[in-house]
Formats: sequence, structure tokens, C-alpha cells
Amino acid sequence: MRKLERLSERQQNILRFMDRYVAANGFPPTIREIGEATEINSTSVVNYNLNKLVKLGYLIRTATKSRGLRLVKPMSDRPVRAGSALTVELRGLIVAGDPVESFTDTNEDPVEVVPSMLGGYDPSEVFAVRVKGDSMIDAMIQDGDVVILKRVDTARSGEMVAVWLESTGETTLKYLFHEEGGKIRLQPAHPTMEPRYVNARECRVQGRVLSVIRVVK
Amino acid sequence: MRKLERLSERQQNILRFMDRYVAANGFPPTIREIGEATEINSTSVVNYNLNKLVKLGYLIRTATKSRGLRLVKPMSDRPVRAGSALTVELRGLIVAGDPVESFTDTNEDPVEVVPSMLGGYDPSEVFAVRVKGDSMIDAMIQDGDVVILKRVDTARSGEMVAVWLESTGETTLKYLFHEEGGKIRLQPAHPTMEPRYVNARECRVQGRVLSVIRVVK
DNA sequence: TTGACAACCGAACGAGTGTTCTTTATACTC
DNA sequence: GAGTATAAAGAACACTCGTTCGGTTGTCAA
Repeated sequence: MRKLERLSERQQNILRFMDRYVAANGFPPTIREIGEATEINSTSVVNYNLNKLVKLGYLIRTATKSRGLRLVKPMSDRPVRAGSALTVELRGLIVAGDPVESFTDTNEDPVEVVPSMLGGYDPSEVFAVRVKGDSMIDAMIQDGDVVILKRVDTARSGEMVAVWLESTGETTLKYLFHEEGGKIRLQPAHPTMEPRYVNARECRVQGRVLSVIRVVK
Repeated sequence: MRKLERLSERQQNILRFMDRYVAANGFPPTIREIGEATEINSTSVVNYNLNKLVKLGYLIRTATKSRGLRLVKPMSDRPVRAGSALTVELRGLIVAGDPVESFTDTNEDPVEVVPSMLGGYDPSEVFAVRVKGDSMIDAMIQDGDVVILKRVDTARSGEMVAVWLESTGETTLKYLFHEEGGKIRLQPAHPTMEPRYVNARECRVQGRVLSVIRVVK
């Protein structure tokens, strides 16, 4: 670990901002962008502090070149590997009326996601469906949304799951709660909507919702 | 391995040079530096080919920024993974009552996303907000959702935007339509909810919604 | 008090840099 | 042949951006 104690508040801010900026943009910031982010009003003061940081060994500068700035050791060599995307199989379209498993493979590409959207599970334990139509509005899910699910056949109270209801022959996404007497309460995500009570035997859990992705337009 | 056959000699040279340059310097080259290295005499021709490469998905450009150039997949980080994830700055919490710009930096980590969620834009042109509370339910967005927005201050009809309404002092996410007489219709995403009509002057567009991410629980 | 020095501000200069415009040439389609 | 799209060149423009310079403030030792 490097000592940050010798650096002034501003110099620490500059290093932190540099790190974030490079990670986000792929190129270093300008003097003025640094000034704006760290609330330094004068470009010369930023310049002054940058030269300080060079002398202290935190930065390398390429004189006269715009954005000619580079961290000696980016903090973003963090343990969690940023930058990797995973692919999840897109199982098909979900439409009220069909159990999830019966979906035929569509020709859609697999979905690219980031590890945090899988709740730590391996892509192989997980599948994705694209919702078709507005039948899931009470689950706050609209036409075109992609839902990432973990393959499970049971659920604990409070989890959001995809269930297929034998009686009505439909698939819905609801919060599931176990009630007394083998009853199950299915609670829509939409707060003003009423829950629904069904028999435990007639509802087949298809998967637990891990995340929802909506790409507009 | 990606097909390089579709690229012209010059375009291949540009990509190769880019890769070498970034590895060596830590920041991308300028148009003129590219031209010199690849023996292209005119900056406009470099510019022309860069735009081609963007369209073909090899590069991401940040307009008007010097060295605002980045390889989609640097050849140097070989062992090819599924794809690359990008990071977007998380600007803060959105709460009804504050314009987006006033958000102070939270200490939350930047959001990791996949390129398709940015609609082709560079991460720097884009920001993310975490929605707090249930005030956006009519936009089909719930507590905890992360909304990815492109920084814009005007919108075309039919786009979903974040607007700050001066009169009521609130921020909402709505589909925006320009009506006759300088009026603007703000249409909720939820199909059963009524639109709202406001004066063009009193609504400030903060950003266009690109995507929504919901991680359950 | 004086002088030295670190830290800072504001403004201006000039080179760096992305963009745009006009023009030319070639290849393809209708 | 006319019209359109691609590829390229050169020049000009306007903004970006690193650099420099004069001036201010505060601290500390002599």
C-alpha cells in the first residue's frame, strides 16, 4: 500500500479523479477537466500540483501533449476484474400462456451481462427471457425487457420468481410468499396492485429473478 | 478472431497503430499523429476513416475531445473473453424534487455495463442515476433501479427523457412529444396512465434514457 | 520587520487539435 | 449518360489545451 498521507487533499483528489476518468474513458483528462472535478479554479494550480505529483513519483507527464498524463500505478488494478462481460443464453420469448421451459429457441443472440447482474451465479446456472407484450406490467416489466433468471424449482418467501399457474395456464412474475395452509401469496411488484392467493400445488416455480434489463428504443 | 478482411489497408494500419500507441503512451493518439504514422496526408481523411471504423464497431469516439478515441477491443489484452464491459459514472440518487445536475457525488461505485446498453455512445457522454423511492412508477421504474442516460438538453418527439419541471420542481421520466403551440406532452410509460401537458419553456431536459437496469434484492 | 517559499488565482498567448468545406477521381446503379 | 456513394486531398476555421507570467496570501525562520 502506498502512503497517501504526504499528499495534500487536492493531490489525492486529483489522483482519484484521474483513476476514475481513465477507467471510464480510456484516455486521461485535461488540466481543465481535472480542475473542474476537483474544484480548482485555475489551470495553473492544477499544473502546479500535477508537477508535484510527477516529482513524487505518482504520475508521468508528456510535456506539451494534450492529455499527456498517466498514472504510474492505476488503482483500478482492483481485485474485482472490471472489464469482463459474460454471456447468458436467451431462452426465448415469454408470453402469458406458456410455461418457460417450453420455449423454443429463437435466433436471438445471447445476452451480454455484467457479473453483478447474475448475483454471483455462473452463467450456466442462469437463463434469460425476453418479455413479449404487456402482460407483466404488474411486475414492473414491459414489452421488450430481458429478464435474467436463476434456474430453480422452489422459492423462499419474499423472492421474485417466475411461476406457471396450472389452473389458468399462464406464466407471471411475482413476489412469492408462503402463507398458512399450503397457500401461496403472489404479490405484484407494483405497489398499488392487489396480491393473489393460489394453492401451492398448482403453481410451478420456473426461476428466480436476478435482474431486469431494459434497453429503450 | 475478428475478420479484418473488410477493412482497407489504411484502416488496418490505423487500428494497429492505435494499439501500439496506447500501449506505449497510456493515452490515444491525435488525428495528426495517426496520419503521420500511417502516411495519410490529410487530417480529414484520417477523420473519415476513423468514422468508418466507429461505424464498423472497432472504435469508440468522443466527439470534439482531443484524443477522444478508444479501441473497442484492444488487441493487446489477448485471451479473448466474451466481451468487454464499460464503466459509467454513477452520478447520484434521483429523487423527485431535484434537477439531475445538482446531484452531489455519492460514494457509490461506477456502474458496469455492456456496450449495447449505451446505444453506441461513449461512456463519457453518458451517466447513470440510481432511482430512490417510488416516484417513477408511472415510468415503469422502481426503487433501486439504475437508469442510464445520455447527456442531452433537447429531445425529439417520442424519446424517453428525464425532465425537470420548473413549476413543480420535480424530475420525471416520460416520453416526450412536441405538440402545437409550444406545448409538450409528457406520456408515462405505463399504458393506463394519463399524459400531462406542460409549457415548453418550463421543462428542462436533463438526459435521454438509454437503458434501465434492475438488480433484484 | 524582512525575506523566502509554498500554494493559489486570473488572464493571456500560442500551439495543438477536431471539424468542415470545397474539389477531384473512381466505381457502381438506374 | 445521369445520379449516387466511396475515397481522398488541401485549406481554413474555431475551439481546446498546455504553458507562462504577474500578483496575492499565509507561514516560518532569521
